[in-house]
Amino acid sequence: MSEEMQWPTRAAKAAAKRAAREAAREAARALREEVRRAVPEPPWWSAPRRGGRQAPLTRDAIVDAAVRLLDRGEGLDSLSMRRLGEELGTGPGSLYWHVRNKEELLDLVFDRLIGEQLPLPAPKPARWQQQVKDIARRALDVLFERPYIAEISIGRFPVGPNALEWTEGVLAILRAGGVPDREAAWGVHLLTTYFTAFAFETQTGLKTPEGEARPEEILERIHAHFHALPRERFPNIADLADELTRGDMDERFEFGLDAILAGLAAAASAARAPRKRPRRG
Amino acid sequence: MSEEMQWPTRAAKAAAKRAAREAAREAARALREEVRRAVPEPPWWSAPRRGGRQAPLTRDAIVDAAVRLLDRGEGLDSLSMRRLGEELGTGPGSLYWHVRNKEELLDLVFDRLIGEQLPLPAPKPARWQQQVKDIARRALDVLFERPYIAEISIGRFPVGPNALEWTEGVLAILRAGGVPDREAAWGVHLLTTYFTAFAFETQTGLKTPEGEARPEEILERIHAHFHALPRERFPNIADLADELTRGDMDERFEFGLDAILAGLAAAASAARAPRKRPRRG
DNA sequence: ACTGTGCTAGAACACCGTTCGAGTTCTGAA
DNA sequence: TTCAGAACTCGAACGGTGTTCTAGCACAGT
Repeated sequence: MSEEMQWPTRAAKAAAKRAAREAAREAARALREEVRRAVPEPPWWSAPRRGGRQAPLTRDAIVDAAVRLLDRGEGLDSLSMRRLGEELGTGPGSLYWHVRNKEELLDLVFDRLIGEQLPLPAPKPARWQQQVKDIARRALDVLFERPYIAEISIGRFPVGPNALEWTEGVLAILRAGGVPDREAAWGVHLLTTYFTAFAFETQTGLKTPEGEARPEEILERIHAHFHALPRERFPNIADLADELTRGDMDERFEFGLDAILAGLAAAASAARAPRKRPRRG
Repeated sequence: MSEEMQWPTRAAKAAAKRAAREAAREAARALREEVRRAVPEPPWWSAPRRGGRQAPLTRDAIVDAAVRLLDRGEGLDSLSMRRLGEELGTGPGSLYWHVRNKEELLDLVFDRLIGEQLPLPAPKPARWQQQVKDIARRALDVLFERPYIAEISIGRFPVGPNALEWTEGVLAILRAGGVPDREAAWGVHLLTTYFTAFAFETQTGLKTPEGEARPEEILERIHAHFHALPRERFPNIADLADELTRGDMDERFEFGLDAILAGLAAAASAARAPRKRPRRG
């Protein structure tokens, strides 16, 4: 019970301790280095064990390397513990001292990227809807830029410190705009689900049985398939083949975003003027 | 170019051919069986090669077994080519004659389940909104019953025959209700994305670093974590901890569903009475 | 009776996440 | 300064994954 509640403070304390320790170690290493330069070792002595690695293994360094790996490669599959170990000049097993799991590593990567990429404006009640839209658009930009984030995010309740800060900020904006509590809470979830799923479905994860292909190619193929469908059986799909597979992503995104915001705004105004059950009128 | 456009007809032809072939083989087998029963073989002869398997390996039989496996186990991980082979009394390699890929297998499973589980009503223009809601609720029911479907569906453009029929039906309902073309096309996508992502996020895929856990447990833990947060830094999350983690799923689902439908309805009425640019007024 | 096609079995390949034990290095107290 | 214990690294190994390949069997058509 108290175990899992401790982890942020535990992590903070551990981080402080680790930082101090590392500074001391760095000083010691500098001294040793100097000595070694002054008095050469016999050449048959083995080279220092950690030949290739510059930075020592740290939680942060591991997350750094993971992000580097993901940015370089394509898709979440680019990140494996083995490759990550290689990137850091060590084996996969060594990582498990600093990170419980691959799952936990992904948690950390996710939170790191939220913190770096998703700053939040202070709530300005008058234009809260515009603010929310801006936030969602910004999020979608990030998700299109780094599609793997959608893959990490999609089944993950955001509980890291940066994610919490972000959630807190969005909640503040919604409530400042007059959205009642329940709807504000649901709204945050709805928004994040929306832009994550949107990015995932249109960009990240378009699976197809025939190997690698860019999303546009897949959609183009589907478009051709829709066009070739027998019109008497699939009149609507045939008619709307273009709209189904080709529509401008920004417009499409905006369509759903508007709907969500309209829903939130309706809840806000219903709360402001609660006359006679506005529902099921 | 013509390669990939052929696949539906190719599949259809292949299916017909295979069916005919199989019928013939079945007849032959029956005859052989009869002969064998009449004239007993010497007991030292080896048993027929395919000892354990009753049904011959077929695309359909494979999909059957895959669904069986997924229903029995929990999560998409329950389905591996090895286990599937075992279920069918053979090795994993044999499956690849009938199925190009695991990806393709999942395509087939997905489409099979759509066909079985998602019948569609004929469009009744007067109550199109109600119809759409019913469809979405039905879909969510199915997704909650078989959570792995969400996992399969989430990055997959539905192009199988049953999926097409479903899409066609929903499009028909929307257009019959007066929703203009673009919005109808986007609406189908929006709806499927919504209920799939909703099911996935609340039921299927809640990942957590600490091993297996039911969704409710995870949410309960998060709830405790939110309650323990410093109130001066996270006032909104602390206030809304309940709403963020505990809300009744049906109500929550309805909230987003209403928003989507309101958006579609707005598009429909705007198209019906197109006075003076209803947007950005 | 023979040949070629359809299909299967099973080993093998190259990965994957994770665990474990032995070994090293470092820290802090005696 | 010494020394026990903690912190950390390393490498091999385990049991799993999707997929490919080759040899071979069973059967249909000639």
